Amino acid sequence: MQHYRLEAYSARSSVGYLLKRAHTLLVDQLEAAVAARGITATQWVVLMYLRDGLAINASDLCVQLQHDSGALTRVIDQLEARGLVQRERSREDRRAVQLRLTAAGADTVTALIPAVVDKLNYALRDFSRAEAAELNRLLTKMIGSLDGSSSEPEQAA
Amino acid sequence: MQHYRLEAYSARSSVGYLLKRAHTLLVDQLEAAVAARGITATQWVVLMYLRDGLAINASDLCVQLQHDSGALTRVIDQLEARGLVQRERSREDRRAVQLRLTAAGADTVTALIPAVVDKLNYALRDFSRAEAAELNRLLTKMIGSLDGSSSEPEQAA
DNA sequence: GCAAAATAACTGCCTAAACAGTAACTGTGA
DNA sequence: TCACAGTTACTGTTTAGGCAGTTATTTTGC
Repeated sequence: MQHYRLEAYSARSSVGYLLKRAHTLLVDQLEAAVAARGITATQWVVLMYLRDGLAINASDLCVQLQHDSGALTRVIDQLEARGLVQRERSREDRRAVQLRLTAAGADTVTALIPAVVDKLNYALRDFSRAEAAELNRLLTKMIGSLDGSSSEPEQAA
Repeated sequence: MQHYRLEAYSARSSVGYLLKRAHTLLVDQLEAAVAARGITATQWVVLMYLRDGLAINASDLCVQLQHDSGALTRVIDQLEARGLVQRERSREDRRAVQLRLTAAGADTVTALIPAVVDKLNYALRDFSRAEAAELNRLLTKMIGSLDGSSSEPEQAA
């Protein structure tokens, strides 16, 4: 299905711009919510993943958040320096470093969740349940089309 | 309408992550398309806006692309250095600098459009016309909810 | 008509992510 | 068993955007 045409193509209101704008506005909301405890949106996401057991390693976080490994090391450095996260060398695999929330880290997450949930709901306040679900579905679909696409569009017919 | 709940909130598959992922994957596609002429995705967008007359100034571009003014100056520096764009002080308003595509700039745009259109269509290849329109609508709606929202959710009830 | 505010473009600085390595350790195949 | 590829975490460097401040010019208000 051809959505864009050669002759009519214009940069105006491309889906790329919309994605960027929506993302930055949403991140701004998140930043505002977590600024109360002096942490950033990136740090927040890492704390949440650790709290929910979605990741226990830096490499877990890299894969799941699609975040640069080097950058992540420094995010964890900051969280450790602030006493929110603890590093411990793994016994089974001595390359790996296990990450755990400290009591202060868990406390920070608990304290901030209401504000975060508030902001997220605010962003979607005019969305019906169906619309929110549809947005999720369409974004997921697009990601699926592009992610690790083994069949790169060498000549996307 | 409450989409996220306090008790059930988890970082997993939040709309924020989906937006980020979709955006970066799409930008990667665009980068791949324009790399043939050695330009970046950001430079491409600027060239397109100039070609289509959507902007004639740096300040136009700032507003429309929501891009930092300082960063934009440097993007234009690069394009000028490569002979793709020309700067000329405006006569009516001597603060402003008019931007114009050079012949080489117009040529570059023309040469790259097929590849760009190809990649965009590739990203949406599994989308029906209705789905693509709906994605646009929902993103626009969300942006509208957050953009310059005078009524910041101090206490987003 | 003139001081003050606003605007356009730019510069320098800071931060954070991407990128390109490196060192330590583990798994694998001959 | 032992070279070698792969993995984990990390460091140094580059890059690009965000922010603050500057200069030149225009607009506004009294």
